[in-house]
Amino acid sequence: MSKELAKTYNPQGMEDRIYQKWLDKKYFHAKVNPDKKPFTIVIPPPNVTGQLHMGHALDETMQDILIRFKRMQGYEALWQPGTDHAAIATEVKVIEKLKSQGINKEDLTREEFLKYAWEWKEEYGGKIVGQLKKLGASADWDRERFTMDEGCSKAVQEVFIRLYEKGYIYKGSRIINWCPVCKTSISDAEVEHEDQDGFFWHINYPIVGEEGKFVEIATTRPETLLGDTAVAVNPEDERYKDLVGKMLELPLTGRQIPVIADAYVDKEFGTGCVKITPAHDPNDFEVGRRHNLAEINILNDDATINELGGKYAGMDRYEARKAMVEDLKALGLLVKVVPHSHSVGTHDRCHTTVEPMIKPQWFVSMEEMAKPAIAALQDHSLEFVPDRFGKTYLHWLENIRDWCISRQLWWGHRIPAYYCDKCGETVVSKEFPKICPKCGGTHFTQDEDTLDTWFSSALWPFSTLGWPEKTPEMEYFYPTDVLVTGYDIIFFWVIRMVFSALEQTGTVPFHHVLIHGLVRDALGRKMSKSLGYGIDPLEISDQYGADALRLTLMTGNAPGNDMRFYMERVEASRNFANKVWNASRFIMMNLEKAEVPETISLDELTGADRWILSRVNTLAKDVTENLDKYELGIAVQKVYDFIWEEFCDWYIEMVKPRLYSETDNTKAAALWTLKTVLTNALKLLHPYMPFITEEIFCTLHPEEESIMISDWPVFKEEWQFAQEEEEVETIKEAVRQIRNVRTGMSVPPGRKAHVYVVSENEALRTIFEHGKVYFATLASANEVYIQADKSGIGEDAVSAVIPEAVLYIPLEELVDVEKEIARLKAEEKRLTAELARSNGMLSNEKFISRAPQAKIDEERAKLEKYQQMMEQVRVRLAALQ
RNA sequence: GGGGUCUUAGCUCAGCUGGGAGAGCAUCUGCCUUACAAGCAGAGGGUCACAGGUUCGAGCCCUGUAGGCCCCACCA
Repeated sequence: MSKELAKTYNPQGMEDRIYQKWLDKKYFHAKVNPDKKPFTIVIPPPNVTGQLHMGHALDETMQDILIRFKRMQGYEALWQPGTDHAAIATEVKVIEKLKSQGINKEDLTREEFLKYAWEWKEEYGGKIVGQLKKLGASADWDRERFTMDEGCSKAVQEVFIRLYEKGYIYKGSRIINWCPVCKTSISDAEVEHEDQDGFFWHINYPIVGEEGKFVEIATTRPETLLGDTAVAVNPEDERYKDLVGKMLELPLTGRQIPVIADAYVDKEFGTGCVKITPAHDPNDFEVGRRHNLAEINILNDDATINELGGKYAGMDRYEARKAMVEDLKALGLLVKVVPHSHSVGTHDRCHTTVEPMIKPQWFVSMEEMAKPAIAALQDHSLEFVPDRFGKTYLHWLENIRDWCISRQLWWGHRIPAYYCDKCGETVVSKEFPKICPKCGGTHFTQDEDTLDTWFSSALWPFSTLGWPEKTPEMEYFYPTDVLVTGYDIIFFWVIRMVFSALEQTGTVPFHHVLIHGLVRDALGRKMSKSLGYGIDPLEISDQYGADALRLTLMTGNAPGNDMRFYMERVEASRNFANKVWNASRFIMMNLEKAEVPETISLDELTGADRWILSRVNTLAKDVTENLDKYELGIAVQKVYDFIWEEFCDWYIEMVKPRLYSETDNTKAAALWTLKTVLTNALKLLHPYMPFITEEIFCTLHPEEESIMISDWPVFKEEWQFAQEEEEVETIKEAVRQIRNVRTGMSVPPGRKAHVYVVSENEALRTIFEHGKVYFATLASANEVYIQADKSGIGEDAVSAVIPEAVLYIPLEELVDVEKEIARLKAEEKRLTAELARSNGMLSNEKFISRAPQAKIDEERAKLEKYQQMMEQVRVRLAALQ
């Protein structure tokens, strides 16, 4: 053995070293390789503004596990990485940074600003990538992409033009959500609804020509009164039938507005009269269009009242509200103010209350494109894991509205639309147009707006592979296999990728969507840096190792569910890493002392060897099945339990006497088994804990280059030993019983004792004969006698009954007869209950007639077992009393 | 208003297609046994929210109730 493991597990230093080796060896690089089947994942591109948080760490770990698993299985596994330009988020950050340097965006030209933005991207964009690497991400960094790089920009342009030419993209003046702080339109998906306590202001609008008569309306936003162009009532509303068609005097404005009838109005709600402000409310907008009402915009882009607001012009919307309420009160038109809780739309980025406004914007018409996306889920070419998220997806698509894609930002893909300076004709094209097809004009101005950041990320699964070019990568790696992401961006991203891919490439972009939940803090709060309770994954990684962090994120959590992250869990994971480390160290120490055969005949293995080999064989099968079903948490739990309990606590302990013996002729078999089982277990663990498994594997196998390119363990028929599994279970149960009895009698561990195993069954005696060696180390036995009857055993021996035998441990002076009787009585009670249950089931005619035969047989076997045990317990009791 | 989800040991959570309730942490007892005290051995602790139903059999399937969380939604 050329190398040795360090005395203690210390991830610091080790992980960086190993990662660098992987990079140098280009293991992460995937090539088009017709000899292999491809397996592809595209990373949800983190924002260039981003700092890695626990959510990324979870997302990244899950993808890395799947990629490493498939790579070991022999797939050409591509994990396509990259980053997102994150239009608004980045622009806001750049503006902030400039402000701190005393520079205002308003004072810059577009080109100047973009220069700063790109500088920002260069400076911070690589940061998050570096952080992903720290966690072990085996992404193909040679293929790293950026949503605004040349290729992705080309794809964006291509899609825009195609959709425009197809009539799916249009420009129109419609009501959109406006953020007065970011000063841009945002899509419906970006609006977060918050319930806020507000008021209902009841206001009287005087009826023209009817002195002293009013129409009472109720509003939550009195300032919008300035833009009212009608009051609506329900056409069926008897109360107001006569009002329809009359004119009202709009207070504070001197304007007159009509009373109209529209079915939109709910008779039961409020006063049954609704003020209609088409320019500042989506519903009113619709009503207004139906009735040809004027649309009066009363707001500036920063949500101050504009020049149409008369004396209120220049006031902030809330200031104006206050002033107007005062004025209405003074005029005696304010009827009452009623507290009212209602939902307010806010911008998800800055939480400013959005203002509905009419603006010329670009939209994607969704109706037609939603259809194939819905069909894809229904025909299972697209599946969510867990599948309940498919419902969320469907519901959104079935109620989809047109997508506002233009943003009044500079950072992003500029809309490829040009307007003729002479006639205003719109030309959408890749290049700056030369001649206006309508008037022959030669001067054009490009649209000032950029595209929603999600417009480009919607193309990510194929734009990163070279689309629209027919690249070999597109041919080979596309469509991708699985997308891993949080449930919070199904609407923003997943859905838009699906319909974009179906429209542009004719296929789903991925077959499965693996959804995970949010990582919360120990108290269940959303981790938030601004609120001071975020935990930095990198700090955890530095302190405990990326392996421990990754394991923590993958255990005790079901797909799609939120999880809590706290330090005790990380420590438990780190402890497991330490366990793996030390077990490996122990095994290698022993391997060093003796010659280990490369291969061995299975005939040379002892029962224990066969048992653990069989167990790791089954484990490989189970884990593979779980991983194939994306049950990542269940899979790793099995590996964890196997390594710690079966392998370390049982097998290694069982094998020690053979290792320490100079003469044992099964020593080579033991060493071979230790090495083989450890190797397989390490491989199964590798996707989860890549660093520690690599370090141990390479030390254990100096001839191998890396565990990450080794073969994934597959189930082998010849490694299946059902008989030995059963036998070892019997031995384990006997050992547990002896330990239990000894503890119950407070026997110090140093005190060795004889053990008598009594069974009339010869076959069983043979099993114990084989297993007797383990009683010494595992159960503090010095002599073990296997016999058919009780001869030679004194009545002062403590006993324990297991299904296969009765165990006697003579403890002479330590035996407390009272205690012993109490123990046996407890056992008798337990068995009585078991017998009742078993008898109950078997005497149930319906059970016998309807349950599967296997179940019935199983139950009969149990009954028999309990009966035998009960008999033995009673014999013991009778002897003692 | 619609939909989803949760309620399992003191805490945080697993429990895959229905077939005798699990883990980690915490608690108690005993051990520094030459891989590991970041460890070993043992123990205690649950009417699986409640009420019905389906079934030979329900933590798991169905219905309802209570409470928590989340998402969607144009009721001014």
